[in-house]
Amino acid sequence: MSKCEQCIVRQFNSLKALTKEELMRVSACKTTQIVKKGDVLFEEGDVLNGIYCIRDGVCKMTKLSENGKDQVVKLAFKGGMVGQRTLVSGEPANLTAVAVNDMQICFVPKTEILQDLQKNPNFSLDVLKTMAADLKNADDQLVDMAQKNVKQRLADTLLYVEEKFGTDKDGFLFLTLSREDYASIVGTATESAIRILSQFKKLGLISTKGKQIKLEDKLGLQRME
Amino acid sequence: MSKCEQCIVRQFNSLKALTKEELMRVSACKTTQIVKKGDVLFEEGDVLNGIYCIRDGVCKMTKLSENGKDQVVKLAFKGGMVGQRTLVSGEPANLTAVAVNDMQICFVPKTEILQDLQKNPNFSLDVLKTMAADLKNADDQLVDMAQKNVKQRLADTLLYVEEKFGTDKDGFLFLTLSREDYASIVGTATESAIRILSQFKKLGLISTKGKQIKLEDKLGLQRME
DNA sequence: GAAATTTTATGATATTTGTCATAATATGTA
DNA sequence: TACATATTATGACAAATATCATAAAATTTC
Repeated sequence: MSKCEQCIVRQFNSLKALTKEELMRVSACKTTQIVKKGDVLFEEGDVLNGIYCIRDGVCKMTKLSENGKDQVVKLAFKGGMVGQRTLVSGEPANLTAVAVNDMQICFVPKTEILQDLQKNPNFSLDVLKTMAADLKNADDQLVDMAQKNVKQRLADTLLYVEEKFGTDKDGFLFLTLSREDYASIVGTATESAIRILSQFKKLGLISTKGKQIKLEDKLGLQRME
Repeated sequence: MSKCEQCIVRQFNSLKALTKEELMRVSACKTTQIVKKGDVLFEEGDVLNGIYCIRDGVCKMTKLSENGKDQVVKLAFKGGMVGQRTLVSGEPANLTAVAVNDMQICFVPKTEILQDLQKNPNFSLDVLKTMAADLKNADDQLVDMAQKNVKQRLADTLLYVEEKFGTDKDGFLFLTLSREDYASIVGTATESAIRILSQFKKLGLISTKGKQIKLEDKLGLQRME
């Protein structure tokens, strides 16, 4: 099994703040798993016994609303840590994590991490910073959700997906999401998301091939905002 | 000037995790100020040199959206700390803080708090917990904003205001917010907020006297959700 | 206390978005 | 390959919400 000390992924998250010894202990007790597209890492209400470090792949963090629809709150990907908030609060998970494509993740038991959190101020400060960034993000998202219309939010999402996950050789968004996923990120009905994407296509802002999407006019999309 | 060691307010926030000595140092360098209704504590983009501990009163934390409207992200009140996220991230403030009624606040310089954050793991863990709770809150809010309609969100807000701030002797909400404030919390046009409040009144869910609001049928309001 | 200003209220109308229905296309599976 | 299933697409219509206009009431200011 691969070792955390040699894993580049940790440079992108708080684990980089651990000392070599701490890291070796983490490495010794971690388990690596493969998660297939569509698989559930954990569900809202689950008690997590540790945190996940994403080595590869993408998962959506969703919450079931009272009207029965899932809302995507965040996409977590390579380098990201999932379950951090829950670990700190000690509560059951507030969100459900579902793999959007095949993933490789490492699971680190709670006890191990909590120990480091207590003993290594650099580590806890880094976690604090991550959480602060998440919080800023969530606030910004809230404002967008409240003040922008669906068209603007969808344009934002497309730009975000290209920025974060890039494109394949043909220029299509590397991360392929279903229209339903887009709707669930944007917070709208699936039909509305589909309709607006069709509109974008007619306006030459994007082109599509099946569920694949290519951004053709990023400035135009930005101007939607 | 009053002393932190004797201040009950700190029981409600992370300062409770400080040792007696730390608290005395904080107490020695803090300043207390009176902020009048409508006054601005700080604005989006300001560099904060410390954090505020609210001894009394309420402030709204808002963010200007691109369409020029303010969105209230959070209400901070007695016992709350404001500026925590910014302190940790080291960035300029992401939100504007405006007093909703007369406030009494204590300002603690950045250097002092950062020191304690480094040295006292109990304190930093407590801050971490607060931030985790804020994050959960923000996520939940996001889902509500995306999935509930304006009527439901307004009903939620009314119930929240009564729950958090209580009522006066006549049963009116103790915290008086303008219709514009309500709109800006709910994320809708002021006219829409006013219209729905009128509707609630006709349905006997609330009664009003000027800008004062009394909840008459909390179950009915909950059923909106 | 009266005038000026702000806030609340309501109507009319346009725009946005959701819902239901149905078809076309794509994708997975035996 | 062909069938079954899921996803995407689009129309028709209903509901929710925004916008603009104007009036009434409340609050502030002089």
